[in-house]
Amino acid sequence: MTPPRVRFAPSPTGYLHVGGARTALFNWLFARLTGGTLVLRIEDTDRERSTDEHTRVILEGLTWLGITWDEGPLFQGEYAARHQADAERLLAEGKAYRCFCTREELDAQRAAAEAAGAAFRYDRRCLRLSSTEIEARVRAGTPSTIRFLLQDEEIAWDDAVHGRISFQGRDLDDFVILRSDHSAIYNLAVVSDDIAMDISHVIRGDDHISNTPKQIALYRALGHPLPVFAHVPMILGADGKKLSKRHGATAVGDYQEQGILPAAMRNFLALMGWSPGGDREIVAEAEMIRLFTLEGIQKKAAVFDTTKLEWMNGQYLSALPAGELVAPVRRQVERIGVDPAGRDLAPLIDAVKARSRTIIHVAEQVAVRLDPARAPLDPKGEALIRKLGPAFSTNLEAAASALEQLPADAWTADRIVECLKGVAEAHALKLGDAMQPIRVALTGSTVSEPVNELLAVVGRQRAIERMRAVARRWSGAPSAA
RNA sequence: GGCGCUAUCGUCUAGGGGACUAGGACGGGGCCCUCUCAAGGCCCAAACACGGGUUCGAAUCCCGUUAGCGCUACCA
Repeated sequence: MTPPRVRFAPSPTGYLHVGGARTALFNWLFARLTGGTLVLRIEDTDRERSTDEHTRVILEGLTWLGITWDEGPLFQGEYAARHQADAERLLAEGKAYRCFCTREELDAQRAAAEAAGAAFRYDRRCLRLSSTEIEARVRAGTPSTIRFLLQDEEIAWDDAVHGRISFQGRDLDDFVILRSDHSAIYNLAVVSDDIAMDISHVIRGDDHISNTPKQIALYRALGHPLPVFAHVPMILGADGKKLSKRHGATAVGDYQEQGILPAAMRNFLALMGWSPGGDREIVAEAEMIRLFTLEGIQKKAAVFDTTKLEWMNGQYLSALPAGELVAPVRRQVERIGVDPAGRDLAPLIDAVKARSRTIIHVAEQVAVRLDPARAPLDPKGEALIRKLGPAFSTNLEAAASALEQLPADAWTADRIVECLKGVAEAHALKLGDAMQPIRVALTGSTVSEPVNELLAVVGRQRAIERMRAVARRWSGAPSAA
């Protein structure tokens, strides 16, 4: 058995959509599982809307996700001559015919059919033209398209995910395959390319199911055996509608920007419409490839749930060694406007990553630990200051004085917690009343990693100075009571 | 309207005639842990769209209904 050849064929008319990315992922998984070849083909035949910028972003998105292709990128626009030749061959063999109807005439026919409550189907008026008439019009330079002559027969296939799907030729239209400017229409271009590129498995979104009978008719007319078709379900927004801009972030790049890890995104996408079986959730790349089957793909559309994506990202974040996060976190920290100078960010990342769901979130916390003065006081922090009243400052001052007794070489989480417990005991304070003011002083919030770790990571001098400054700031503050 | 696809907790899903008192995960609620918040552990609430068949037995097979979605271009 020769290894399969699959393709991912985005059109560069927009960014890499999560649905497209998922389709690419399934093609990739299948190719890697079977030792097959993944061809990347950019379908740029819509000159109006295709841009190089979109192509670049799509390639970048795939690369970011770790989806590698074996051939390409190939550009469909470069095969215009073959498309045209295929259309003309069909025309010569009587499997297609010239149509001189203008857009306006067609629109009028469509409107009339709709008014009559009937389904519009092209009435083949141009099929009845005599050959002399056709020649005359062609000679006169009258623009024409080429329409495929659809046979009234059953068109069915065994879809790898849906099972048998069947259409009747009479329900389909004699569709245009070549425009009047001699460029190919999607269905022809796809079939012509898939044949030329020897594609064995067509794995694509199930919004293409209704194109498939037309394409099968083309395969038959061109005398080529059919590939295996696998139509994967769509990805919907939270409202059950096709995912679109108004649902917020739909481009892969959006998630990259929001601080989602590529491995998490890939894992999450794989689980949209496919299941490795059993209770698996976090699935490593190798495992994913090993377990992948087309039959394991769901028939039902899936709703894109960013909450679960973030949870999954948190899982990957916790599991990833801090060292691997240093570079992306540093970039974000700088973007926030904090200079990490010569600091090793790894320990700071380690302190906060278990509590984070995105890289952005990690970076925000790291930035505050680098420069506590920049932490805004949040409502919880304010509430604590009010609740403790004057004790907020006195407890903070007491802790600062005790911590100051710790020599620089003893500034470790273990020694710090020991010291702080001593402070609480000496002043008869609840541990929380000793700890929380420190947390608020250094982060502006009552939420963070354990206070001793926080202090260790902020650094002795910086921490003590900040604690003193905050203590002074609130020393005269009246309590809410 | 026509054609097609689909239907298990709010969401992602397991299941493929008896193992189902329908399992897991996210999210929600509670408890434990604890200096806070996460993480982690334990527990709770939460679904087979509806109606007919087939069968000793149906979430699972068949038919219908309903609903949702897709396509219905000289877009892809």
